[in-house]
Amino acid sequence: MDFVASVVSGIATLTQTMEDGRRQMVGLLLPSDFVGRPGRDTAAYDVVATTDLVMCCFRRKPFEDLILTTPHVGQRLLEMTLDELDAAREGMLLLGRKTAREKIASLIAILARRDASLKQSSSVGRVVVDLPLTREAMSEYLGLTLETVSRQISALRKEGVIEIEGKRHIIIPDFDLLVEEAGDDSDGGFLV
Amino acid sequence: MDFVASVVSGIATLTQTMEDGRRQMVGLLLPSDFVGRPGRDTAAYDVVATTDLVMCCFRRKPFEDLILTTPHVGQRLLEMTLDELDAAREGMLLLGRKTAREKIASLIAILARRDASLKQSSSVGRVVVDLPLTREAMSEYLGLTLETVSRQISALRKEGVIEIEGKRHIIIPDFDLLVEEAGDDSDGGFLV
DNA sequence: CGTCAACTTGATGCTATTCAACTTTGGTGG
DNA sequence: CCACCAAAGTTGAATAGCATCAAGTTGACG
Repeated sequence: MDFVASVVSGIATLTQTMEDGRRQMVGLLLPSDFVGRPGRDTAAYDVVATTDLVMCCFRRKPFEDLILTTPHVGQRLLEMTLDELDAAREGMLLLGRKTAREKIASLIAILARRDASLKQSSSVGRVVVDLPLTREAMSEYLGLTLETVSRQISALRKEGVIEIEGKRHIIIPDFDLLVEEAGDDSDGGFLV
Repeated sequence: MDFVASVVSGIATLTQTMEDGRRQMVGLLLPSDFVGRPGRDTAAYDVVATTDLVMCCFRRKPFEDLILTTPHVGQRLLEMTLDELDAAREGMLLLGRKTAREKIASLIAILARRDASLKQSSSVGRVVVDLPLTREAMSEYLGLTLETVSRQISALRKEGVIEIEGKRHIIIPDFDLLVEEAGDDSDGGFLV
């Protein structure tokens, strides 16, 4: 990688792959997210667009110079990196300790919140989201198989936690209920 | 938290807890690691010393000023944060896709490498490590129960991948074999 | 020598995986 | 326009792997 970039529109995923093909998503790149690693020139992850994607790219060298000469850019980048670190650690809790059902509920809640913050709408009461990921991509994010993802989505639907139109369009009648199913603190103390 | 710190000697853990008590370790703080979050004043994690611990602490406000006035300090901090991010993502792969056996092998390999890099010895062939964690702490790191940790350590011992003296002293006759059991690339392409 | 925390081991149960068949959806060309 | 096809998703049955519950064992320390 000899450039860094910022996502303008669309969605991409950051994935790590083992020798035998097992895959784990380690980051979800949504609009406003930063991609790339100043100070290192090899990329340890696969970046894959899951929708049409527009990124704003910068050559890495000039960008690194910019950081050194403009303290505020460096500081902003540090802040964003710390946010990504928080997200990764949230992911560790999800992967290590949550049940399949909680994982699905968590993912839907994350996507709904990100979507709401982009549109500057609020995520309380009745909320609507379009899943930008296939069941397989969700399974890679959640450390599950795609069958388990499908089953748990069906279970949440049958119990009225979510409603589904088509395959990807989700209606959340009561966002707090979903958050409760996710096993998170009710306040949902979120950082981004 | 109104201070940040650097670990001088000893070992601490960074842990996240769910309402019902489930715990997931999200970071292992070894000598030279940085603790704290400039720019944010609430700590989302529990920091727990697992051995006698010496840390070098700084008040947060003056430290934040230092970052702004001294670009190189900020840049170094960004680098360290990016390394932590890599470690967290490595953790996501471990938690999401590795088997219990692979998780144990991975943890022992990580500890052996960190130990070797501190002592500036190399981690090839015959390697010796003292586990600085209880079985319970290991289970919190690996997203397992302590019983599973114990069983998998016994299994690795029975198969000759490791030898054990006492409860914590581990001898690794062939480090490459251990790395293979961990499911990582054979080159062990490591970043720290 | 008794006590306690750390650890080990066994038996059983449950959750998520695996393998397999089937359904739905959106796109393509006759 | 619709028949066909591939990709995505659903559902079922059987199984594997880890969790849970329950005894034990070991070793350090007073």
